[in-house]
Order: sequence, then structure tokens, then C-alpha cells
Amino acid sequence: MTGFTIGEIAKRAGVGIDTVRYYERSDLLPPPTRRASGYREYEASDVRRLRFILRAKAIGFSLDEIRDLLALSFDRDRGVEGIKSRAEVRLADVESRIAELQRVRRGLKALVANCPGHGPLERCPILAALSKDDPS
Amino acid sequence: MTGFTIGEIAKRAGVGIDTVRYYERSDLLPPPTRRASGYREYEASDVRRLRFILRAKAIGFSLDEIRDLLALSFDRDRGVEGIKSRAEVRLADVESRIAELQRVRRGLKALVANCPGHGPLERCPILAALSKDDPS
DNA sequence: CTTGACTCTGGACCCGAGTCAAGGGTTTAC
DNA sequence: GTAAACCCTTGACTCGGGTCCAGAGTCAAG
Repeated sequence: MTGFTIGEIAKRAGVGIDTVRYYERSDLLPPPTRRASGYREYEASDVRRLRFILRAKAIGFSLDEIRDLLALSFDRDRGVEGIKSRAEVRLADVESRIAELQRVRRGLKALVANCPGHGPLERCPILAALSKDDPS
Repeated sequence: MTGFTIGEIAKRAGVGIDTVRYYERSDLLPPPTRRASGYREYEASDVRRLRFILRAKAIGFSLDEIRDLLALSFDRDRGVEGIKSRAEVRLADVESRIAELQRVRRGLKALVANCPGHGPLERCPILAALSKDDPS
């Protein structure tokens, strides 16, 4: 039961093979085992990890941040205090992103609702949602 | 009552002056009026618009998307149907980002809660949160 | 045992979003 | 009336995150 080739893992995750190699270079994916020929050989956990990366990317984490998330997730050897505090930092960050997005969502909802096909749009609600300003 | 110089507007928004010029080049900021000397001269609405851009950027919109948001917000001449449907697309996008982030948040919260200082971390919850997989 | 699809490495290239520098003009404060 | 601090334009450079290519080796089907 041999593992996947790079082409197979790439296809399963829906990315190009160059991207897989790039993630390996960037230490997001571990160097896979190699066949005698030099071909990379992946297993199921690699597919899972790759998908994890793509999900995290899709919601706006940078590859650096993802490296950190992965360390959080997989580093079961290191002192747990450090891990916990990193998780708390991440959590705060995620919560503030959510809060900001919720403001945007409210603004957009108001726009869609108050704009039932036509009308002047005079005081556009999305503008209000994002430009909560400001005396100066 | 003359307006702001580029240095002043940049400082008020907390960006570099090169960034302001870059946003002008990229059609995110309108070309400001110029003094006889050629110096750009901005007014309060430009500061607001610039802050809008930075907020939107901070929550993960690309400059392209922001151009779109700005058009949504300020384009009170165009047919409102088009505007409304663009807003709906944006809204759907924002909502799915929120949903994904909420999954991450749940995972992180569980991690922080279940990890009250130490312990094996065996089945790390954040991993579960992001890697909701999957038969194949 | 060949043909076509696949993989390897190394290095060049691309785009988005700035950032910096050179060479020169302007404004303000002293 | 001059020095410091500011602004102008053009154009090169950076960095993150890939993407593409050349030249060469490998694998599977017929």
C-alpha cells in the first residue's frame, strides 16, 4: 500500500504541485519520504495537513501564522503553558477579526435592506458601518 | 482655510506618504487638488475615505475589493440594482468568512479551556476544528 | 521497449501591496 | 536669505505567495 504521489495529493487538496513543493520548502509540510527514484511519497495525514493549511489561508491567515497554528496543534511535547498563551493570543486575534467582520456585515445588510431596488442611496449605510469616525 | 498636505493626511491616517500616493495611483483615492507649487491638497473627506480603506484592509479585503466597496458606497448615480447585487455578493462572502472564523474560534476556545496549564494535549481541539475531514 | 504522463531540481518570473532613492523644487522658521 | 523640513516625479526594489520553465530521470500501458 504505497502512498500518494505529489500529483495525487495536490489533486486531492485542489492545489498545484508547485504549491505543495513550495509549502514543503516553507516548512508547512514535512519532507515526505522518498521512493528509490526520488519521488515524494505522501500519506493521508499529509492530505489532512494540507487541507488544514488551505482552510486557514482561506480565512485570511498568512503562511507564517499558519505555521504557528500548526505548531499549536501538533506540538504535544513542548511546555503547555507556552502553547496555551499562544492560543490565547490567536483567539483574541480571531475574535477581533470576527467583530470587525460583523460590523461590515451589519453595514452590508443595512445596505441591502434599505435599498430595495432603487432610491437615492443618499446616506449609504456601508459607509457608516466602516467609517465610524471621528472628530479630527 | 487650506487643506492638508500629503504628510498631514498620512499622519492622521497613520500611513506613510508613499502609501497615500500609491492609493491615488491605484484609484482608491481621488486625485486631490493641487497648489500652484504642485503640492497635493486634501480635505477632511479624504481622511475619512483613507481610513475606510485601512479598516477594510485590516479585516482582509484586497485593494481590488475595496475599490468595489467604495464604488458601492459612493456611486449614487448608477443603477441601484447593480449596486444591490454587488452588495449581496459581498455580504455572502463576509458571512462565510465569519462562519469559518467562528469555527476556528470554537477550536481555539476549546483548546484554551481543555488545557488548563498542562496535560497531554492528545487530541488537540483546534486540529479538530479546522480539519473537519473527510472520507477520501 | 517505446511513448506519454509523471516527477525531479534549480532558477527565473509574476502579482499585489507597498517602500526607497535620486534629483530636484517649495515652505517655514530663524 | 538660507537651512531644515517638506513635497514633486520616475523608477527601481522588496516581500509574500506562489507559478513556470528547462533539462533530465521515471513509471505504466500497450
